[in-house]
Amino acid sequence: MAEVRRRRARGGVARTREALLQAAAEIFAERGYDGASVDEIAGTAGVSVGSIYSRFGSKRDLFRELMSEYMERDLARVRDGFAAGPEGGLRVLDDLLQETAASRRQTLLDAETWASAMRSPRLRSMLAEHENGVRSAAAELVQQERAATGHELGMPDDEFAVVLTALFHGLCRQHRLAPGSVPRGLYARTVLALARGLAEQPPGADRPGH
Amino acid sequence: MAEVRRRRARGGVARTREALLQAAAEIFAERGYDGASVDEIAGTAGVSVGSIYSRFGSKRDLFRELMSEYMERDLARVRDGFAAGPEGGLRVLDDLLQETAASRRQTLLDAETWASAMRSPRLRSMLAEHENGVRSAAAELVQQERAATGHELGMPDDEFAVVLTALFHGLCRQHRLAPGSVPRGLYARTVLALARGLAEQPPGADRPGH
DNA sequence: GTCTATAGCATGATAGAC
DNA sequence: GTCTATCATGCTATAGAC
Repeated sequence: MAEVRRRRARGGVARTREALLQAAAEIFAERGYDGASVDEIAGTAGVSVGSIYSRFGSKRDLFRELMSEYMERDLARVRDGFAAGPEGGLRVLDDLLQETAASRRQTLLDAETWASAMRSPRLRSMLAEHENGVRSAAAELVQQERAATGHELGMPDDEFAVVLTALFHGLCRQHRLAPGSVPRGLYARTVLALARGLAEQPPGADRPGH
Repeated sequence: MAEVRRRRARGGVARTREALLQAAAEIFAERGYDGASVDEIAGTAGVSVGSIYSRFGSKRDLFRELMSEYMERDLARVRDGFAAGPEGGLRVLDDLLQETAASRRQTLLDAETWASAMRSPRLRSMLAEHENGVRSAAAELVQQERAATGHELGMPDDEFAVVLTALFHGLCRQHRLAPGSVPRGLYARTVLALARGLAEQPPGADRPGH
């Protein structure tokens, strides 16, 4: 190996960095962090192994940089989506779910990020902060919606946001395992039904009458 | 290494197998499949590397066997829980969530299983069959509940079952990342509210009236 | 069936030319 | 900054004694 040069980006000054990050995304996703070799990453990017060490310092630092950029893009997208208001935000989330769940690379990187975060304090705090940002955006949206309609939710905003993100990740996982089992729109339908069910009943009561 | 002998099970005839499986669960969880070495697994079990190959054939076969036993136990537990009826089943699921989410080893193995399944057709079909069994049990429970109360759900049973398992796995992930964000009972509360919200509204209509 | 010892190979990282 | 060549290490798997 080390002679692969599959997709060398010509003429770029700092194009090496871009090519390495893209190759890293592909190889880390497909093989996992430990299964991925710097040799294959460099080969896929069309550069030499040495580039990784001169640009990023180490394999782990390359992975961290990849995760960092990925989280930044993800959070920006969620925020932009939510800026469209409650209705728009929900549709954007459903689209994001379909797109994320449909992408093998994205879902595998998601899982790898979580697993790596569980084993490294630094990655863990990075991921925790990112998910905190996503939940904050969701909670803020819920709060706006409640102020606009006057409906109480019957659940704290942050708990509702936790459920939103948990359902998102869970459906991604499920969709990857058995694509047919998660039809488009299921996420939005579920969230709307959940909001109705929460509004209908005060938190303390347990199924009276029915 | 290879001289560790931390927890050699004395006197057992086929106790080697048990010790190896337990050690494998610990090491595979903590380091991931590729990060785990047969040497450390054998050392933790208190046996030699050769034992792994005489008992299981290869590292991958050891992992498969571990996953197989784990899935079997998991499915049995879910079925037993659901046998207690709808109310009991929901509480059992909430307990199972708290226990699973609280176990670092269990959640890491869950993630490792999913990731490995994404990369190996054989493991993938094993996991898909397992989750299919869990969803079937859940769908059957929903069907019984509907027959008993006469309430329509407003969503196909299998889709509802998908949401149930997705929420379960998503909350596990979330709980591991930020334990305080998933209080006990959140799962049960969410599922009950979701069922209410689904029952209230026919599938086709979108937020009429109020 | 379980041990010790080792083969055979792939890996992450570095050195030094350019 | 990027290359090629190489080092040192760690790995899975096997051989052969018991």
